[in-house]
Amino acid sequence: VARVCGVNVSTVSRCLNDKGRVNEKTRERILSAVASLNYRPNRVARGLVTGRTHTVGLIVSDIRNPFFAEVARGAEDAAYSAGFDVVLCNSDLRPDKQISYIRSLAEKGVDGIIINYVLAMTSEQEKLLASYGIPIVLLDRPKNVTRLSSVSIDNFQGGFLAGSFLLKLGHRSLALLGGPEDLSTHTDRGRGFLEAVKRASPRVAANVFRGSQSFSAGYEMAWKMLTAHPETTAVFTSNDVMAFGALRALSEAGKKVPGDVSVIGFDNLDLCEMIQPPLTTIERPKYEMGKSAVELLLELIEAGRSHAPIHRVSGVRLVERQSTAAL
Amino acid sequence: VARVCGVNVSTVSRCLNDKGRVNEKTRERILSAVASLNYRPNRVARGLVTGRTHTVGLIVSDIRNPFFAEVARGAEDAAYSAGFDVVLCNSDLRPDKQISYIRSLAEKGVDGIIINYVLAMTSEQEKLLASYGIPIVLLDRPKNVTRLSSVSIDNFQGGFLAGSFLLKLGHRSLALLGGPEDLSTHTDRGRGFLEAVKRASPRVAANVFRGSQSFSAGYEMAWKMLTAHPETTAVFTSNDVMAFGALRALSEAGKKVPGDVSVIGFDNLDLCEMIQPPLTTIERPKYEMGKSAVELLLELIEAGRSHAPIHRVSGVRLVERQSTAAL
DNA sequence: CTGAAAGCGCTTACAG
DNA sequence: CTGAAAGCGCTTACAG
Repeated sequence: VARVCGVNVSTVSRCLNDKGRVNEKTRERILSAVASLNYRPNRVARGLVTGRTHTVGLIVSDIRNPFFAEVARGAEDAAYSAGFDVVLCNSDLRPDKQISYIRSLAEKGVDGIIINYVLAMTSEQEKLLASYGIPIVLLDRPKNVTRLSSVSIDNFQGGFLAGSFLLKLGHRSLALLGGPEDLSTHTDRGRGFLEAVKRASPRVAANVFRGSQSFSAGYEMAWKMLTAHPETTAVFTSNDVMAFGALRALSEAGKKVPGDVSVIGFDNLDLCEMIQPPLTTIERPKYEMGKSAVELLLELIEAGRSHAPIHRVSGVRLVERQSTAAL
Repeated sequence: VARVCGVNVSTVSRCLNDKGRVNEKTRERILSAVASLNYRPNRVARGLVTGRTHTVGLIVSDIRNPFFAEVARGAEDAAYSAGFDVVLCNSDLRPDKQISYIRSLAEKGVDGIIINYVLAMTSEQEKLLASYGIPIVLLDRPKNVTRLSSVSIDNFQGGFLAGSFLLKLGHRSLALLGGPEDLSTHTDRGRGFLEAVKRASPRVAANVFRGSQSFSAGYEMAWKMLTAHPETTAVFTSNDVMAFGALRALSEAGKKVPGDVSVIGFDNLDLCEMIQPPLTTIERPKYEMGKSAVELLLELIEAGRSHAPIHRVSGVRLVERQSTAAL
């Protein structure tokens, strides 16, 4: 390689990595040779000896979910500034794909992994993850996690905020359109909402519906609600996309939003501002979560092997738009 | 490592990679040792000797753009089935970040790169890209590209389809809300639209507005159009997000869609179905483009160094929803 | 300040 | 069918 400029490879290495003293003149000679030869260091060889690849894995359920796109951008930006690359994996939350990705990432020597794991985790599963001996941070802290670090938000608090807000507006006939039972993110939001209702007054009713976390699930649950409880004046959906579905159903049913019924979602996706009416929602800091996840991961990597797990939880806040109104 | 089972590392290597004959018994011995020792091959060492990392880079402008999220998913799925990883990079279309990413990816030995490069490319820039000696496929074929492969769609045809459709509905006062002048994807769509208008009849007017490719640009251009040409009954925006902005402006102006004015977008994002009214648009196969981009890239990698560039262009089609109506 | 040597964990001809 | 050796392109003590 650049030894063609008269010195030993080790000197070149030291020069390029700023390790140890290097004579000014030989340094200049090396640098100019590097430039003229258009030399590109081989990072994989470097990785082999240093044991660091400056790469992290990001395993999400589906990047097409706008929430994860935001997270991914935050993560990638943070990684970029630290000189790290991020390899993107879509697991669809399927355990087999998750394992397969983790295994593959570990074999490729990534320095750490961020994974969106929301199902309750058995200590067995947790042990498996830990056994790879590579730093891991979880996005959204699942139930029962003790030895893995995580970056999450207070879902309960978010649901509570939504419920309190609707109550303050005077609503007394509420509905919760919730996500799947096994996703703690969704159930926590629902619990927070119901807790707000419970604390309010015994005369307040909140009917609960459950479904998947999609647009069509929101649409279908809204129709069920309309037929079972036509008196409902306010609904909370446990994510924005479900709220969009509910908005569609309400519009088809001839209900005005927010005139007849108020709707509040969760996530604060960009689309909330694009839709008609703009959606009131609970904001969770998506970009920051991604950023904070890689920052935490980098700290863990820096700290080396065994480090006590760290749990960071970001705040949520209500963003009021035009889909909600006083009764 | 697994030499603790009595044989030489080279035998283990051959066994695990199915190269050359291996005795049935020693194979079994090795396999069981691998299992019990929970051995994980080190891919970076492997990469160092084989020169293949089974990794591709994907450089997009911004993963938060739902179009690229779809593309990324298609790309990642295709990569996953082929045993490749994809590292995600967000360039914001900034030349410096693009170069920096390409350089970094090249140093890390990725086997190929997919890059979303839509600005017109000078032969100098093209030479620079080619100089990295690593297979590259472009997303959206820029002007003047000759030696780099690409995966794109017929933007002109898409615009033409949109224009023809509005004309067939009887509209005679049209408007084009176009994107930036320097993005060939947008200008081609505009040219196709105007060509359809030109061929129709001399009595048809189409007013042209230009802006960036965002929601707010669509919103602002729509307002300009409303004041300058209130007689307009049909508008084509060169992407969906701009159409969403236009929809908002029209709604604020008290115009009914599609009663007073028809709107047609471009991309067919998922959100088109969520918005009110659901948006008529030109579909481009996003997921398939991502998939096809990595497939093409893998072919290029397989073929080795110098391979004649290949250009694949996917078809577009009109998806009619409720934002358009006959005059 | 700089060389020479060993080694990172694999694969791959080359002999047996 | 299997070993022994060399080498992938770097970094890192270890001597000078």
